[in-house]
Amino acid sequence: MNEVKFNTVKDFELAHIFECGQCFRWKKEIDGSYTGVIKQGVLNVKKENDILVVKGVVDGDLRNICEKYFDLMTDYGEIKRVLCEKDEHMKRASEYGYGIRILNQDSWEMLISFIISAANNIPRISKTIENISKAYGKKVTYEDTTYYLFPTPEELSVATVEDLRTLNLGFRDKYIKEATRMVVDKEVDLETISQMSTKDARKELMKIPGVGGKVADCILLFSMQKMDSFPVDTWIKKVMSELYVDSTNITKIGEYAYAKFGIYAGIAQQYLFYYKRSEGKNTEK
DNA sequence: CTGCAGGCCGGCG
DNA sequence: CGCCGGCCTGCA
Repeated sequence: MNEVKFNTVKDFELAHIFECGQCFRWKKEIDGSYTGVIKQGVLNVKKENDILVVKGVVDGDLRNICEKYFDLMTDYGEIKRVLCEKDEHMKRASEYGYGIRILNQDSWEMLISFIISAANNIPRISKTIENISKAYGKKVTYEDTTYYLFPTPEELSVATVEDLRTLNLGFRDKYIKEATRMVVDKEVDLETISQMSTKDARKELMKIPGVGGKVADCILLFSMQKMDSFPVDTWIKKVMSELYVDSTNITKIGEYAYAKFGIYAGIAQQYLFYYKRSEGKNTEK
């Protein structure tokens, strides 16, 4: 086990980072810290004032892994300033979701996770990702608890469509199977795609079954550092048609967002998503 | 018991 | 092309 500290970490709020919809494998502990499984292992993070404390078992250098994963080298204060100047809505949303950061997650895991997200709900998405990891991923022990890494493409490729169906993937099983095959057979190379322009990368990703515009945008934003991609899901559709565009056409909304928020459209999306979702949670209960 | 959840796909007009 | 029903499954 390892531990590292990052001093004077600004614009970093655990709850907002893990609950703004970008990740599925982080859980809050009773002491207020969060534990999650990432590509290289298991992490536990907590904030003590402005010090970020990370413990974990990982394959690689913990400090380097954290810097990249939590996007610690990016100045979110500056991004927020730019977005705040756009208008009052963005000002409010970014103040509400202060401390949100876009995690640099693994593109393969994001591909499968967001294929699963289609017409699904968050508890079930998390559960099926957990099922897949348990069935095909490597075991990691941290603090006497067993965790399972998300399987590699090769590890997952041994699963048949029938196997996948038993993991509660529903109709998405065949998409997962084919997507996995394409990656293993190198018909798609996620690393190469990540080097392309946002537009070209999006087009390439959409060649994978189960990947439409929204899923592609999530992969681009959450694992390929394409901060200008703007995933339009049902929540964003609601906010955008309420606040900005007189249309529910997904393509139009996306185009409008990029025109308005530019290279940080993706961050704007996270603020709006988190803002709108919490509003829903407050009024429903 | 319908309806629907962080969409995508395929068929039809 | 744009539109719309169907799709696994579980929960309100």
